[in-house]
Amino acid sequence: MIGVRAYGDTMAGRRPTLDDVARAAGVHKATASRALNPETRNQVKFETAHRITVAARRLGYVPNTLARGLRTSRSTAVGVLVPDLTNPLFPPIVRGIQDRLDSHGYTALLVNTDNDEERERAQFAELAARRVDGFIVATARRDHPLLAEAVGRGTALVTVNRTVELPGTPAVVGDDADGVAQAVAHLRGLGHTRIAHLAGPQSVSTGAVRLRAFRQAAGRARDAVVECAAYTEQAGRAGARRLLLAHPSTTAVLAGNDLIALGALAELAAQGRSCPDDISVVGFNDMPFADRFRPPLTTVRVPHHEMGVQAAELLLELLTRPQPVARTVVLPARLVVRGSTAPPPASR
Amino acid sequence: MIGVRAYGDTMAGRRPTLDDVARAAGVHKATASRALNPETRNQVKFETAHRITVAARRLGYVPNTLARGLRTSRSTAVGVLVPDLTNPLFPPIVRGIQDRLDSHGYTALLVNTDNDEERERAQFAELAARRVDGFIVATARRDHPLLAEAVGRGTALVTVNRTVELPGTPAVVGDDADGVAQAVAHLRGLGHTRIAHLAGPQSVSTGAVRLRAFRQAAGRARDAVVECAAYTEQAGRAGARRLLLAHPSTTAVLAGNDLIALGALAELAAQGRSCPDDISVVGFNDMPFADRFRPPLTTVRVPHHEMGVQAAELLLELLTRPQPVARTVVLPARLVVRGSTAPPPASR
DNA sequence: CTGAAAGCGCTTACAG
DNA sequence: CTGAAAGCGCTTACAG
Repeated sequence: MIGVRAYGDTMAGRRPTLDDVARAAGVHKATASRALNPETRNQVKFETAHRITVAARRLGYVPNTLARGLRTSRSTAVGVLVPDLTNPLFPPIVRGIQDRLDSHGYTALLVNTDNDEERERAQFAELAARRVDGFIVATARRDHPLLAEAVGRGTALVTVNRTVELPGTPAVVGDDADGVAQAVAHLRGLGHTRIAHLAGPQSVSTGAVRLRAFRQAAGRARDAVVECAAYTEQAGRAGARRLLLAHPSTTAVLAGNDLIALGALAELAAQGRSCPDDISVVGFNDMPFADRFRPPLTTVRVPHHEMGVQAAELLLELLTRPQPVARTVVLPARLVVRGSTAPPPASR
Repeated sequence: MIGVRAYGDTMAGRRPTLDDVARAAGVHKATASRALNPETRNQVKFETAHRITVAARRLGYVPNTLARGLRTSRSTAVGVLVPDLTNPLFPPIVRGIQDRLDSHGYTALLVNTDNDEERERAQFAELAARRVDGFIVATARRDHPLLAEAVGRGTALVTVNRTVELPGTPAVVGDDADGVAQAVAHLRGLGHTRIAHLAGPQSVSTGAVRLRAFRQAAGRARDAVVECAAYTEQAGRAGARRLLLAHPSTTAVLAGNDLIALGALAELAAQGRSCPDDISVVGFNDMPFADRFRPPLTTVRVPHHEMGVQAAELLLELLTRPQPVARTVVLPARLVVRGSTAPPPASR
């Protein structure tokens, strides 16, 4: 290609290399390397190291992480797979990941899969080409061939928010079962007896776990359940329509997540039913600004930033510990009661 | 270090290299390189190329982008600086950037600065160490020494959403002035005469441009202005408090952005003033779910995803065109009228 | 404590 | 059309 400008070549000339620094300090580049690396700095005489450091600063030396990675077979980069960054659930998780990774000198390579298996494969291959040291996966389905292959190859991988059904794969999740139990107890406490669940997709662990927990909490009685095709407003609205058709006397809905709840709210409004006067709605996740919605959403809060932090932590362990122990970290969930829940119409 | 596992070393053995592929196909690795690179594939005999491709697939060969980058001095990676990914303004911009970058084989390295100058410098250095080919900057202040230095060094850099006062720095921005004009015209049309502006920080181009446009649109009459310390709910609430103290008869507020508007809404509620009955509020950006707020927010929509796309496009041009032309792309803004604006109390 | 050498996995003039 | 060689910028056993 012609006329291609890379970061390195500026009018000021090329970037200084380790060899430049070494020459400026009158030493061999091997010595300069040792002096500039905190872990080997003690291998060189204090005075020499100092001289090298000064030269490096004076020249504006910036080490080349790519070259180092090539030599050491470690990129200190981590691939992060999310369905879609614009889903408000993910930014806090990603920030948690970045914050922890940063403090260890690692960088996240963030990629959106849009719930598209082919796209996910392409993105995964791209990350592999960039030689990421491991993966943090927020796109896991319960049955996930791509992840199974990767784990089979010995790839370092942890899932976050969701799990994959592969024994020994570390994961960080919220305590969904407990969150669901709190939500159902809250509705029961308000007097609701006809509680329905707008379940998330059952191909995904969160959808399955929350549904199971709902069935358990609701008991045999009247556990109306409709599965939504996706964790989206649109799917939530469609699910709500089906639900209200099949079970018109429902007085409370536990939604698979906040977006589904938002969809349900929209459908209720369209049908002229009031929330919470006619029907109560509970969400899941406590997405940003859920308290500013109309009505303010009662929902189950999961500590998303902390989930990201813990996921990064698990992966870092996998990468640096001799005998890493695969474990699942479960973070507490807490019901946040706001304006979208109230006693059922009959009891008021 | 001991026990460190890199992506490459799995129980299945090390990853195949180009040399492995070449050997499997019975050719020299230079030939394999040419065959596998679309741009040089025509330099090798069709049959040979085919044989090499097959061998590569069979071995599960994944090219090493780091090694290639070291050789070519191009990482095909781009640094992206945002203040904070959890600010709802940024995910759509970042996705736009990623979407465009992806389709050109580039990857975004995303970094949060938290509006902290020192942190920004550290992150910037980290990106430089990873030899990004250029930067897309959403953190620009009007006076921004770090960016000035980088541009001075010849670094490829474009700003998005905001501009830096450095001649010749490409930028993608929304048409803020027009957006403000539309908002003020809307309020005027409703009968408001006492319109105030909760301005964003004046150290940032958007804050300055919107304020200037407000002054121009509002004319000399009663242009009450309070500058908020940041684009946050908290700063918006504090600003609203000061504003209502100094100008209690205000009937409409144009907020510097949606978060400031949200802060103003909170302060109004706390003071027992109703929006829009007592005071109208207009936001800026049309952040996700602004239509679900209480009240649904009248606001100026800026095409954030498209801003990201265009910013990536500009940077790509900078990186691949022989004689790139620095230009500023201005994207249209459009007022979206919802429930937070109404005629002033007197006129009803 | 420091240096000389090899090599990580590629690409690309240069020959043939 | 293909090969042999050099080199991108580092790190790290191995000598001394």
